[in-house]
Amino acid sequence: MAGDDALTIHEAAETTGWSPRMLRYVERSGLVLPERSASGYRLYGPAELQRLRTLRELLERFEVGLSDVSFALRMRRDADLREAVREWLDAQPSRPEHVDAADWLRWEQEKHQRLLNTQLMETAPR
Amino acid sequence: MAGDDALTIHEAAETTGWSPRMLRYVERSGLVLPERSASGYRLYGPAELQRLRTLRELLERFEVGLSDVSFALRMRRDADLREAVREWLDAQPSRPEHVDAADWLRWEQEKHQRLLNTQLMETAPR
DNA sequence: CAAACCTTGACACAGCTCTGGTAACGTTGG
DNA sequence: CCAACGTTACCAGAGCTGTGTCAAGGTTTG
Repeated sequence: MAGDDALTIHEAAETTGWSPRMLRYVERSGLVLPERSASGYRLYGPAELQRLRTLRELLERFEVGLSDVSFALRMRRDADLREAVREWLDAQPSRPEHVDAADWLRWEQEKHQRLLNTQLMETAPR
Repeated sequence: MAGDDALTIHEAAETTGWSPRMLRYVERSGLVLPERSASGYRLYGPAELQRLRTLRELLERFEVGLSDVSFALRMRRDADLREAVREWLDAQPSRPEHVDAADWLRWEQEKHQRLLNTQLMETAPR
């Protein structure tokens, strides 16, 4: 299959920055589902590779998790859910500016900071 | 404050089905932010109470978590994030029906089943 | 003022998320 | 045939989610 442009899981891992383990996890999350060969091997085509790369960028840029994107996908597919969530959010009662994002934003930022800290400690333990 | 229609956290808890602890947690999640009295007491008005009740219904009906709704709220407020997620999902390459929701849906259902099981065991341990 | 609230902060704990392994077993290619 | 690679299933472990409880200290109200 030297001429084919579908990569196996290890090859796809190298060119996308995911680990093989994570490619399987991403698949189970429903976000990138590669074709399968007759014998069950995952086959990543150009489209899947691109999606995997942009997915990485999305997660890193906004500090969101796979589960968040999975939920967005679920909302995309489930009209009832999408509508219910939209209605609840639309009913932002009275002062949406009361939120001010003060406390909440600070909390979010601290969470991300904690994340960054642990990541830095892992990559530069000294 | 007998004539006022704002409830304290324990009163709000009783009429909404949340625990006081969870009301604070819901607040920190950014989903329902009650006013505060001069001395810092949380004051739940009719609007907040209604939002808390409908939030419960939303979570139970669709088996979603507070974090999911929080993410939806974050997308609602952050246009960049919303757009990035939308673009990634829009790029559903080729076969969106390939997904079929077969494996993925089964996985989701098993997750919910596990949740239900543990909940049942807790409420009816025998 | 004292009982009964409220507030924040911390400890605890089960279950889920995200990752990395390892094991047991099938597939591919030289 | 056999080394290299793929597959699923399971163990592991750190960190986050969702809850409960408790402590130390302010507030409200009879």
